[in-house]
Amino acid sequence: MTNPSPDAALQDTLLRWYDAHARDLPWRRTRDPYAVLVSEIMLQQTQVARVAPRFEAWLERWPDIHALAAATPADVLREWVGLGYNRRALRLRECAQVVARDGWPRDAAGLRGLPGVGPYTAAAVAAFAFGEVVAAVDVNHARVVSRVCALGDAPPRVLAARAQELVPPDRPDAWNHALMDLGATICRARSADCPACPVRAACASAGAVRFAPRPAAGRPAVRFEDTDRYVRGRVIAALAAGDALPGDVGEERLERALAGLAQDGLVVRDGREVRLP
DNA sequence: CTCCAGGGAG
DNA sequence: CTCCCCGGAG
Repeated sequence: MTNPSPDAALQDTLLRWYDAHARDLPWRRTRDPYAVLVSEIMLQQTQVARVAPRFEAWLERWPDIHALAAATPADVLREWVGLGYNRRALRLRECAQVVARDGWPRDAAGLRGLPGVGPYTAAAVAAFAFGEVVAAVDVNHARVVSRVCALGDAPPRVLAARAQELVPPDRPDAWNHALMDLGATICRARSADCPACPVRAACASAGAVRFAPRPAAGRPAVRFEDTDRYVRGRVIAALAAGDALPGDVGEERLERALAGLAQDGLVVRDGREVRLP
């Protein structure tokens, strides 16, 4: 290899950095597709620090896909409470039932068909559990590639294609983790420590990173406690704990929350009774 | 107050 | 495309 391509140099540099600085996370110690799927669903819009303990508790309670497939919706919701976005728990259980019946899809395209599994999660499970050479492009991954390759406002399809080109065929799992770590610790959304970045020499934006603007500080900015999400969360938490429905949120708001929760299959309404599914 | 490993319905 | 879903740490 007398004349390595720029991409190869980038890959080598970042993987070397990852080998030395990788965050030690519970789901990185396994290639069990079930454990990987559990972690990826939990990590959807939810921070690493908050997922870690819940991930380990979940695997202790339901060690494999068949155990989870046999659980009731109420069981998984009770275990999920506090993680947020409770519909994820139901989708994860549905995944377990599909896989218990049909087996694991072979690749990212197949995984994409599982409930609650979108482009990112499908690619992540494929790369981390099956070693498929695919880019799992979450916000961190997208931001880093966009900056390193100077893609600016390029359409998502262009970014996805470039991200896919960059995946080193021999270490797709480490590559995806490395980009997430770099985006989480150095190449942040609102700040970038370019001098400390391992790939600064190969980065088109080094020292000149353009940061995304604040999400428009205007607008009423409603308090979280005034949102339907808040009431929905309170209802699920109450039912999971065996408590009465929250009585301090107002009849109209409670009814609206219950209707939405029932629509999403998160509660069952039996006349005046409300319970977990 | 902001920040954060997405997915899905309309 | 827009909007909705959740919660805790810093």
